[in-house]
Amino acid sequence: MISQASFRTHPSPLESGLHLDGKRMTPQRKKVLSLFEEIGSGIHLSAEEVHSKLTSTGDKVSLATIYRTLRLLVKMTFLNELDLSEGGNRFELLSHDHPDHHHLICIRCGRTEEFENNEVINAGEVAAKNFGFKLLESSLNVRALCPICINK
Amino acid sequence: MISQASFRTHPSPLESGLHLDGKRMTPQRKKVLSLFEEIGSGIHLSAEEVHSKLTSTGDKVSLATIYRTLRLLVKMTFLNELDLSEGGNRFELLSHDHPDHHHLICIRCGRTEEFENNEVINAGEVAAKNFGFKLLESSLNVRALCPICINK
DNA sequence: AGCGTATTGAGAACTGCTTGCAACTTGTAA
DNA sequence: TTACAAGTTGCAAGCAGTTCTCAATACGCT
Ligand SMILES: [Mn+2]
Ligand SMILES: [Mn+2]
Ligand SMILES: [Zn+2]
Ligand SMILES: [Zn+2]
Repeated sequence: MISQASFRTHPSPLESGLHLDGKRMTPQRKKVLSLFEEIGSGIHLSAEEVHSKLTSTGDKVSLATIYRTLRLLVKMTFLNELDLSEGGNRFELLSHDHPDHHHLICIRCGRTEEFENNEVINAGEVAAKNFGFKLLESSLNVRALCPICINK
Repeated sequence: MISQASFRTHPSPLESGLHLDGKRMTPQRKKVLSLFEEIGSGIHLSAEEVHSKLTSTGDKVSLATIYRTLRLLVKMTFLNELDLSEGGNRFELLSHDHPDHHHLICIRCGRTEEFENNEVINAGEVAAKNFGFKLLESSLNVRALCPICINK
């Protein structure tokens, strides 16, 4: 006879992170993070987009919960929040081999490309140090027109 | 006898720029630009702040007109618009000896410092070129805590 | 299984900003 | 000067994105 109790699955990083803090694992939280994990890094989704991707597969999650969950996942450092200043803010999986990248945005069609640059990271550190500030985060946004949008 | 018609004052850059384009000079437009000119460069005001500074001196300007005027002055390159991503957007006088600077923002109290860095400008140009984009503008925002806000 | 507390959904509320429209200015041409 | 077409303003309504309120529900510890 097989014991049911013997199947105690390993808690995910999400679940253990939540429990450390008196917070709870919920299907909604799992679905939001899974969406980002399945879609991979380098994709920048708005709250609305997360919502419609989840509800289009039959799941029911309210938009308010999406916003709450995104905020939580950012605080837990699973996600990164971007202010690309066209429409609402966007969220991406925080990948640890790709941590401090910057964004090139086509202001016409929204196409977004990523790039890394150590001089930029350094410039932020130097500026903070010179003024005695404690650096939290620095981001370079390059607003531009993509090849397709240039001649239109 | 002194002729009244002989006093034709030189049109300001604002006035001539407007007239080139079939637009008109109005007291509201003059007041908004004058406010920025009097206050000097390096100051970053929100639309609400512009509005309350103007109305506090007895002038009557509607907030809608402030927004419309700020947009116009940005298009005419008298002002620069900043998205420092705390609260609303901010505006500053576009000074020609200080054109491409970046911002260090205390996310607690809003204190904002400016700095220049050519590597950053260059990074934006290189990124745009590499992807075949036409660069419009690039801005580095450094989010941090100022000395006063660090230990609180 | 039971219970205290965290979380959710639904909608109201809020913030920053834009727009429609009628009344009012402005620049220009007689 | 005056007349007038076209640009501008103020007000209020509208809008997009996000947060909040609160009753109902789900989680997870014992
Ligand atoms: Mn990215
Ligand atoms: Mn500045
Ligand atoms: Zn494009
Ligand atoms: Zn501060």
